[in-house]
Amino acid sequence: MTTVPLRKDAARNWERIVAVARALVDEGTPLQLNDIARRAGMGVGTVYRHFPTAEALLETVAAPGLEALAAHGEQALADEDPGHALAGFLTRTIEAQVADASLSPVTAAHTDALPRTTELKQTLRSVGRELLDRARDAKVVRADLTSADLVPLMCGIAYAANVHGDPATRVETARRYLTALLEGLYLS
Amino acid sequence: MTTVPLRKDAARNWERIVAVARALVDEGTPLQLNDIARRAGMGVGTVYRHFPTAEALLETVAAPGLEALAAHGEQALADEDPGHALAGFLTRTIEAQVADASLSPVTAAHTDALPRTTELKQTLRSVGRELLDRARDAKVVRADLTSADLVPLMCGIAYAANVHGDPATRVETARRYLTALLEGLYLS
DNA sequence: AGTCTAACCGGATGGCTCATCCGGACCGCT
DNA sequence: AGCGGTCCGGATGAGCCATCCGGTTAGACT
Repeated sequence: MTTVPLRKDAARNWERIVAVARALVDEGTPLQLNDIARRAGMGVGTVYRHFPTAEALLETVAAPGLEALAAHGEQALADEDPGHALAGFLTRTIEAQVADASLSPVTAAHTDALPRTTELKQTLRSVGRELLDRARDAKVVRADLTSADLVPLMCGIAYAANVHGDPATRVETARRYLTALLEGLYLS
Repeated sequence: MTTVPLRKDAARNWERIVAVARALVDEGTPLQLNDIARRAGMGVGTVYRHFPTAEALLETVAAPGLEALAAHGEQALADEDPGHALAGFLTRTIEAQVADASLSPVTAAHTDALPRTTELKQTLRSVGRELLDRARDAKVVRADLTSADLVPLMCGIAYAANVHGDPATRVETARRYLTALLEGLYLS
């Protein structure tokens, strides 16, 4: 993992591109490399060399969020209470995906542009599987739930909260949906 | 609601376009009007006159499924058991959305190209609200669940099942997810 | 400091998809 | 058969994406 030094001007442009992309993501605008070049005041070629595709740029924007999520996941593994640990991890995952618009497309994608993204997603899946296994062994969650269901379900919740409802109450909505999923819509 | 007679050749082309679109939807190919014209062996203008946009065509393809769903919804209203009625309606909704790829984009969309689509979606929302209200009054479902949450949650489940997992077990997966949502992931 | 090389910059450019528009053909009715 | 109105369909232009290459500049080495 030797990071190539990168020339000073190139580094400056890289930062600038990511910053512009971050702003666009925050305001919900889809990333178009040609447009980003214009906004950043540089040539199209510059943008395309740093980020061969819009996905690569999006993943770069999303990286810090994914790193934070992974870090929190590692901490959750230290939690004694299996049910609490899993719920906390899932809550954090949902909140992050809803608060940061760059995350859900990346987590939902089947293929990644950047190797680092694949690593991070792999880590998150591992943590989720570990937490779920513990919770299942402790008989806190239903037995028919496998680790393969975790990602789809989380993406589904995030999708539900993102696509509908105004952005203002979005995080609150997502939390409610997760609670509903965890506890069940039906009272038993 | 007077249907314009439509000339014979025009009607033939209309049918053909919808048939081709249906086939494309079934195999998961996104609808491109230009491409459809080629496959149907007719000019682009013909397709665009019948369907000004790809959404209009998709909604036409989805219409029968929506009609069936609405019809079933009306029946569900006759069910005595509020919990059973709601669960049945939701199950049917999910199964349809997963089995017919034309439905989820239409139900998830905020704006409709065809007035009839808006009507049908409105009907479905009304039925869902009615069923939910009854179930809530009967204390079978959690009180913090409003009718506005129904569509997002259903879309989320369908999304989760559609985006991930192979198409073969898709319906089964969707059913599992719905059950999980209804009963809750956590055992209480 | 001077020079050299490799990397970087950036706009001109071609391919591609989308949607429109209008001249010509065709249908249905008298 | 003739005619009005509708329909057909390809040619066409606009917009977006991604590439490529001549000119420039940063950094290493002497």
